Amino acid sequence: MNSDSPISASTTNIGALVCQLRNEIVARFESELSRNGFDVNFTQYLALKRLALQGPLTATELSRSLRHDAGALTRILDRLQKKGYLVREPHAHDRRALQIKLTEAGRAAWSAMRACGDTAHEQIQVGINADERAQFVDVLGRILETLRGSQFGAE
Amino acid sequence: MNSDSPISASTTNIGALVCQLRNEIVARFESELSRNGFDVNFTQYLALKRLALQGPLTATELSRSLRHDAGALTRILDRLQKKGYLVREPHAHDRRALQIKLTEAGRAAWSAMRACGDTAHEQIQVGINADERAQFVDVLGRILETLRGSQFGAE
DNA sequence: TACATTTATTTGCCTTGACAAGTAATTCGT
DNA sequence: ACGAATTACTTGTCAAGGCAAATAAATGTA
Repeated sequence: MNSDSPISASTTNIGALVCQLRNEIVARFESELSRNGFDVNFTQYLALKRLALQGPLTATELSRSLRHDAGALTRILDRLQKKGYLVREPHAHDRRALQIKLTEAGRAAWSAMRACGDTAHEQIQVGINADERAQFVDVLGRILETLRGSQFGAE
Repeated sequence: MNSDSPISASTTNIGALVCQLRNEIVARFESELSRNGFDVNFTQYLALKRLALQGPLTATELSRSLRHDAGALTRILDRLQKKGYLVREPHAHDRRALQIKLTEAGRAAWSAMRACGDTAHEQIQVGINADERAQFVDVLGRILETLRGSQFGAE
């Protein structure tokens, strides 16, 4: 059950590698954030980033954009709101929905976190050059597309 | 701090992409496994795989090999043992340690799961060719190495 | 308009993994 | 040989995400 199958899942398991890479990357971001005094995890960082870059969003828009469970997102917003980074405002045209907006404090925090994120992002790419990075991201994106049978959100 | 830096975290966040890819891959493996009647998650699948390919191991060896928390591994082994896939035997030379061995049932289950895994693994690579795959895995591995400052385990 | 269906958000429950503490056994240093 | 330090495994606790149910409001339909 082993000798003659050259390329099988047992050769190089992309799944396992990607899981490990994900853990390392998240750890790197979070250590960089915490090293700079921010008590936010990677997901919260991504949420702040989206809000900073894409302006006020509803919870559903944010949840879809991050591809993150809506229920889980509620609690993330709770945390960030308690820190004073954002507010939930009623939506102008839909009383079910919320407008989630960064506060001034949130915007200020984000611009500091952004530096952390950029640092972490650079650390990740230390060992590869620009071409490799581009190729990597390209293939990664295409695998994602394939697995979804569709595109993957902006950015 | 923005206009002329072509590569910033806001351009293409590798971290977010890798997280999403990981989620999709795990989902694909697990759906393939469950579609074939196996009630095991991706981590359990990986544990069985290691045991199948690398023979009896101690819990610590397995935990290090999978880079998975030892405490969490205990419960994974509980599950797999309850299913009858493996047994914990006392270690011949170290009374603290265990020899974790697949049972016949475990070996049989693995050989069926292996097919699921290979299917999932192929689905992942539908959109890319062999060169791209090799490059991807290579870069992925090097990023991992960099982030660890060391190598990553066998396989 | 009245009712069924969809959508937005929240909450509860469950599983998983990370981390820390606890127990038992081995190894190291003297 | 003996105590200290390390190692192997287990257990408890906690944070996080996935999923389902609940609520409220909007939309579609008769």
